Amino acid sequence: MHRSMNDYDDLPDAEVFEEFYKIVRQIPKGKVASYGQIAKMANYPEDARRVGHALAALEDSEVPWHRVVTASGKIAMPTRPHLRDRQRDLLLQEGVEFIDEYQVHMQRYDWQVQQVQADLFG
DNA sequence: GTTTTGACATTGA
DNA sequence: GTCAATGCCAAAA
Repeated sequence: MHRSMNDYDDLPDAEVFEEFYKIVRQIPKGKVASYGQIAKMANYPEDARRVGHALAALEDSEVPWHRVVTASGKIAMPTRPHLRDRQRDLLLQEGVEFIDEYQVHMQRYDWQVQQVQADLFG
């Protein structure tokens, strides 16, 4: 598959990253997904960590990286308080409630759950 | 080249 | 609920 010109063109991993981005872009505003969910949907079920790496590689992008949190609903980023706070602000701005300073209410805002409910009741 | 670190998840205690 | 061990793999050191 041919891709637009960038430094990652020759790396097969770049395609995986793109798959991740493609999925993340589909998370609706006001919803969240976990790294593991993204990995599974991209057919790399054991590769949650790579999703984190893919998002970390983003610079200025339209990819809504802030809608991705850990499986327990926590904001990750241990060593980047600035980004961590920005992610929290962006989520709050979208109406996502937090049950703790850095933990969202997953049960309520989980994208997958929303999709299932849409299938059932939508 | 190898080792360590890291925006994670799962399992078992 | 927490914690540690383990697996995964890319980037940095």
